[in-house]
Amino acid sequence: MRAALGLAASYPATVSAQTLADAQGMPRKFLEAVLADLRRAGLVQGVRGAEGGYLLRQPPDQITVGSVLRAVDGPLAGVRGMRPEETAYEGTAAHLSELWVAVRSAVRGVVDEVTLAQLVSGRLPARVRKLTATPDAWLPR
Amino acid sequence: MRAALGLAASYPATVSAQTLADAQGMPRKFLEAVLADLRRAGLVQGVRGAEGGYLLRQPPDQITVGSVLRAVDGPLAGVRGMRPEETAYEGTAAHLSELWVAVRSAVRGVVDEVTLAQLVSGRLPARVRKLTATPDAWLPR
DNA sequence: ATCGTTCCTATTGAACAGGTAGGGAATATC
DNA sequence: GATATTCCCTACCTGTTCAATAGGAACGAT
Repeated sequence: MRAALGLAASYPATVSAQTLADAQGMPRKFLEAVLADLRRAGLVQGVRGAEGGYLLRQPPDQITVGSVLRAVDGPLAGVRGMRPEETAYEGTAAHLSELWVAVRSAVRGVVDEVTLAQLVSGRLPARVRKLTATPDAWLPR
Repeated sequence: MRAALGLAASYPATVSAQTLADAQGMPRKFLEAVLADLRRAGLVQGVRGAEGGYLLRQPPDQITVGSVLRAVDGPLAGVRGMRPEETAYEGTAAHLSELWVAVRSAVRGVVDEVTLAQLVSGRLPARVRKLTATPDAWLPR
């Protein structure tokens, strides 16, 4: 996410991995591995050579947080290695799949509605800001 | 979750680990490890001896899915080993913490609202059922 | 030709998930 | 009191993932 946000802030200019790494205080080589994931997912384009770097392939207001997370972490919600709708349970646990689907749906409601542009500017959608509004949301539990 | 649901369905009778394991098709020893977590969290009570077993310490309609998940998996939403509100980011990534808190809040909205009793009966709260209602919710993405 | 880049492959170390194994401690029933 | 049942404790194993490290080949602007 930090890599994607760095690129979003400079869009459409290219940014080198080194610059990005320095800005976020992380190893360049580690960042390169993440950027490779983003590139393979088609979110980012690499430009080789001096004055090269990386840039987003779409404007920051058209890339969702969800697509970034899926690019690097795979499917959002996994249950014992399976996707929620692939799970099946016996007897008293029969309705568990519905629960997992509901959880995934709730997560999607956040990450698929927030764009990189919104996150850089801090202007999150009203529905999302509502989730962070109650003081309870910031407390452990 | 399967262990908790098995106990909820038989509440307030005790159920042996072996019975529970057979019903859900999982190794008894593995199940015992899970039940130990639930016991240490105060959700479950063990009764030793012949005719012993495990039982919930509260009625199934007073135990939430969230408390079960936290008992065995620890905090619901972790970001690089930290809780969402403990994260801090530099520069363009500054607003990331709000995103993580929103995600956790969305998850809590499901797991802290659903009880074991509801899950056994399949009667999930309206707000939760709404999340599973759209056909999209059951599709990968 | 040279320098700054991306890009590829391989490796490490620590932590975790899921599962295995043996045996001690408690208790109901006979 | 013996016995069977069951919880409970400690330790171990194996594979996978996460985060990071390392070296160097391919590429492109100057």
